Amino acid sequence: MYTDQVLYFRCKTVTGTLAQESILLGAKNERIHAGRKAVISREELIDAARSLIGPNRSVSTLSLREVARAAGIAPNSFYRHFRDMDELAIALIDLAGTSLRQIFSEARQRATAERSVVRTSLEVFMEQLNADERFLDILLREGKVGSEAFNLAVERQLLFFEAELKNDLLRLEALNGKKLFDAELVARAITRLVFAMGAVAVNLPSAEQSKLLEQTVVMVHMIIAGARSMALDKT
Amino acid sequence: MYTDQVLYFRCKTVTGTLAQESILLGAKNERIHAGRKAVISREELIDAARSLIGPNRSVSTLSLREVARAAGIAPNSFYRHFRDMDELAIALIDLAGTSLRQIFSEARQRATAERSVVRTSLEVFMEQLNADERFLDILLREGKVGSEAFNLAVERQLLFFEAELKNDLLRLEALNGKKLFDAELVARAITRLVFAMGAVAVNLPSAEQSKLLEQTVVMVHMIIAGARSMALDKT
DNA sequence: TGTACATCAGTGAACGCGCGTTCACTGATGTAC
DNA sequence: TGTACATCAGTGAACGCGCGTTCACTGATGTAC
Repeated sequence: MYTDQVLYFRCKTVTGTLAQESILLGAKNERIHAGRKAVISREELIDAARSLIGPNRSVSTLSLREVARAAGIAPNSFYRHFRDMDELAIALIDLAGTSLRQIFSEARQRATAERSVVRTSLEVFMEQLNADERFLDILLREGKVGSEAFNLAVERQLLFFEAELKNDLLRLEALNGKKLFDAELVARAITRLVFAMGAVAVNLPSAEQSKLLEQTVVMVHMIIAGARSMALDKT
Repeated sequence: MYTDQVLYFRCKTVTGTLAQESILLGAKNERIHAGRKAVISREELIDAARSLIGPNRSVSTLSLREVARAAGIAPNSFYRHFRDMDELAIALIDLAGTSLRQIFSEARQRATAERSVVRTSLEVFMEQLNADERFLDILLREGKVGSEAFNLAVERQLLFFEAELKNDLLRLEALNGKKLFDAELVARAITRLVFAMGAVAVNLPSAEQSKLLEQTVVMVHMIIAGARSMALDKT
């Protein structure tokens, strides 16, 4: 009895660990199929999971059976597409991060003056809070919960955000003929702060969200102003 | 059955030694008891829950049965003390917030110069990340998960932090003869940013934590420097 | 072209598990007299 | 003081549930010839 239990949990842990190492959507779908084609795809399962995420549901609270139910397949069919829920969750986190970065990148491309960049980006951010795609929700919610693999997946996406923001900051400051003290740190502070404020805003009514948006705009300007003045002090 | 017995006795002795003074006094214990006295207290149950929280366990992932097991009581005895796990979790969050604010308040009292206040506070913060009490872990982890009531409880504690930090900022800036643009917003930005950075640090090795500590110190100085320069611009 | 075969996505039934919750109970403690 | 009684924290057994996972299977699709 006891041994059975140990074995059971051991197996679970092993598959969990393997899931950490698995990377993305690709592998399975790129494989050549000799036999029957899938009538449901990994993407459809991911969509099913997304449809279940809501104000009080994070990816890590979803059960395999729930997702299968939402996708209209038998629970055991799930295993044809993902090793376990962790693997799906990580694929979903990566998808969310990739999609969001593209959205922000486009937003920043449209704006050129520094002030409008901050504001435009943050407006896009707040828009995404309420978007049907729920990509931002996913990143905000999974950051602190679930397996270590989840946290790593979210952290990786945030690092991408930081890197892209840093590049844009350098570009814009060069454009304005100003200097920042430490663009990397500035990008990091802004990213983390905006996500933290976003996490607060996510469940609030629209009016409160606007207030938080205004606060966040000022905060970001504070950080940039501070980095500029610290750059001057150094010179 | 045999295993259960062993677990029972082991946990009982463990919680016996773990038993410590708790700040939080539940309404239930203040009630006048006409009959038998409790042989286990709300505080012991909270302690049991705390002992279960670890790198990969947040309060909201604990089951009622787990906590009862750790406390050495039968699952149904749990109901003599709390309506459900949510009630325990919220008591725990409040306890964590209250304890932490006291710790920070003491740390800030000790320091007077502004620079050392930032550094001292953040060092205390990082210390708490690794403290056995796990108070900070609790606040960092429960912020984005679990019921709406959880989020509200954490949010309430963060608002307390902001308010106290704002007071200290005003006090210190008066001392230094400087002005901040918007002390409330500064306090908020610092609080949220520090907690966000803390959430990143919480599972990292000590060397990485030190690096994050240094980054955070600079970030906080950036915000303060920015708020000062924006105050000057306004004048 | 038709036929035999291989592939494998999806299935239904079953499993053992830990869970929250309920019930009627026990018996130690405190109280009234 | 002793005795009868009330209170109620803690209990053991039981419940129904949803869960992850397994198994042997079915049958549609694609392929070889």
